Amino acid sequence: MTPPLSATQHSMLQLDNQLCFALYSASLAMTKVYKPLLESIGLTYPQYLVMLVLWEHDGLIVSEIGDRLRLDSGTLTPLLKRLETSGLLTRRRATDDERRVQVSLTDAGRLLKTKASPIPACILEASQCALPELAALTRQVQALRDQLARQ
Amino acid sequence: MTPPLSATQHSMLQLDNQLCFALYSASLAMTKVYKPLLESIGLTYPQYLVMLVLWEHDGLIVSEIGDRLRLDSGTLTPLLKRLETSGLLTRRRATDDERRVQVSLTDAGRLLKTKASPIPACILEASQCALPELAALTRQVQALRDQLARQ
DNA sequence: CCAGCTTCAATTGCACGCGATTTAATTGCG
DNA sequence: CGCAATTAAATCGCGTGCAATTGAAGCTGG
Repeated sequence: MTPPLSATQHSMLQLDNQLCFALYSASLAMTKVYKPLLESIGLTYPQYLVMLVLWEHDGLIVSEIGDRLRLDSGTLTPLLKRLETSGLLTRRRATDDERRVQVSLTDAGRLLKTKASPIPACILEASQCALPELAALTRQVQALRDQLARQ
Repeated sequence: MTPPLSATQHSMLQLDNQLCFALYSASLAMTKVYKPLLESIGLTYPQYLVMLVLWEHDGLIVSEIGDRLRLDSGTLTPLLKRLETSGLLTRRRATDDERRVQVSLTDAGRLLKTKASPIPACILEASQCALPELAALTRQVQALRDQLARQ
């Protein structure tokens, strides 16, 4: 026999009540919308995130990219190697501190920014949502994420 | 040289403005908060989602679980096999239609619901957020997800 | 100056997600 | 009835995420 749960516990176990699942499934749904757009420029979504970081600030070291994206070297190292193989960036040990690996865009990597520029508008269109609404939602989700990361 | 982008395009490419990244990173942050809680009952987060579905409705077939979680058989089949190996459920071809595989909880699987019952409250605590606020945010994220899934 | 601590990236192993294909079972249409 | 189309799950390959470990490099206190 299953021991009884309180009504509150039961309701909290309901899938639909769970923000967690909403975030999880929304994130996957978002990736699926990005997929065809990113395929046309030869990137995956996490690779696109790395390129966004580098387009804003070229020459970061691996851990700085990781700080911004909240990813570690176990994820980033193979991903960056694939982007290097694609010819979008180079990885070079820093001369002053050989533990660090500096990641720099190639010309092809910089040029890709132009090809990627229509993507955000496509996503906006797909969301069928007004910009101020999306901005407000973004801030709420960021606040939640930062609170969770504090645990 | 990088061709110039409009101010709007540039701002849309800014990482921080992107709801997409907020969802992506919030979902990963959520998983990290769940991890230690779920490790204590021997589940991963996607496995926990499957158990939530089965605790609400035992005996579903694989594709029905997939509909609820928006996951396909390529993800679910190996995941369900691992849960079967853990002794939490059984997988059996339906007798009336042998293409279908019915997933049923074992006693151990049903019992796990009790062990899992404190988890939602822990997550609520970690979010440091009032319930009505979370409920509102959940609805917004669900609405966005459903709109994106319509693409 | 050097032994131990810390930092950084790389590596390893495991569990997803998912597109694409395969295999098996059922359905539907002529 | 017979066979093509459809459906369901499994399989395969690839790219994440991440914990844990390794190894190299830099730092630091005695």
